[in-house]
Amino acid sequence: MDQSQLLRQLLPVFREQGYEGATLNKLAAATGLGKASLYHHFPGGKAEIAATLLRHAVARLEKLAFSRLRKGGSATKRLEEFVDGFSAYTEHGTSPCVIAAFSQGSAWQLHGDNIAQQFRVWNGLLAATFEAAGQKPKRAQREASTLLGQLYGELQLSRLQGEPRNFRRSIKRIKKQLPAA
Amino acid sequence: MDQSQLLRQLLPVFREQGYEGATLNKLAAATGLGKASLYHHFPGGKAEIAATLLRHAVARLEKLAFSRLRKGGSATKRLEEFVDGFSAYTEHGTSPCVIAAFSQGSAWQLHGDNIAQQFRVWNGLLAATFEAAGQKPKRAQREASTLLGQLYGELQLSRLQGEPRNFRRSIKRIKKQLPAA
DNA sequence: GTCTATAGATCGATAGAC
DNA sequence: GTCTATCGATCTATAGAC
Repeated sequence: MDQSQLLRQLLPVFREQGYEGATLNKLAAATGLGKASLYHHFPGGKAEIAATLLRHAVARLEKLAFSRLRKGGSATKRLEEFVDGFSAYTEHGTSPCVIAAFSQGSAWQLHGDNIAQQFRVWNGLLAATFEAAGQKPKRAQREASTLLGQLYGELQLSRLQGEPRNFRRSIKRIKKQLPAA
Repeated sequence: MDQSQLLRQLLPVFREQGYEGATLNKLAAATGLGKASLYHHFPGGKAEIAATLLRHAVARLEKLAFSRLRKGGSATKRLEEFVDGFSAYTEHGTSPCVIAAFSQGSAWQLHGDNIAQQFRVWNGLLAATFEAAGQKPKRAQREASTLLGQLYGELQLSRLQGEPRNFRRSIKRIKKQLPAA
């Protein structure tokens, strides 16, 4: 069994159940393996699986969304691609963010500081892009965290309301409100 | 021990640990009682405690925030008071919403449908208020879910970034963007 | 109403055969 | 590399004394 395929099967369990809810029985069932076999691939057990998935999720969100802000093209174009990338990362609002799912319990105690630092870096990158789009530093800061908040808000709301269809519409609206090119 | 004081001590455990992370040991420790004593106050055990807290949280969010939309005054004024009420509900961004904390694992399986229905009702009430502020139905719907999304987004982001100071500023900004009176 | 003690199930993790 | 079997800890919940 290939490790990246294994991780793909393990991820949804943590995403939907949270860290404490993702028991080894559920994780093993999701992979089709026995519990003991998971320890061959992840000797550190559940904690190592979670840490690996968190690392991969950060890398994936970086690659699909935030890395676009560092590419060429106009700042507006980069911001649009960032928003589209975030939408892709969440499967267009149908799939919760496992990083956010780790904001509770022992996962947050273990990884909260790292996650917070990562988000501050990302927010800074986003603010720099708003500056490149012509906004003054203070306003760029505000718009950056507003945009990030909107994205996570729509993601959470689409789950709380049980209506993921709204997410795609919100993405369109959010892109329209970006600074003009 | 008074039940409402008991609930006040139990709530933060579920808010920060989630449903699965809130063990009876932690719940008992938060109240100063022994585990067995909790079963005197809540014969249904952990599930009953959680269901009671969820009911109370919905009632509290209704009272502090959404009920303001049904009061007198201009639609803009009502929307402003709604936003302030939501801010108060979250202790100005420092305290996660337990309803949202139940969007994982067995709590979501048990209460997800009820929560989703409640949010759709609330969203409808919010949209009606935007209509009263002069917006056409489709736009009012959009603005309603945008506003709710912004509030939950800023709440989540203030936790993910570890910077609850931003929340108060965001509330100010959100209020400024409401339809003019 | 609160406690100690404990039952019975499930947890994360390990041993060892194949 | 995957399995069965099992360990010790922890979980939710209950029994029964005070």
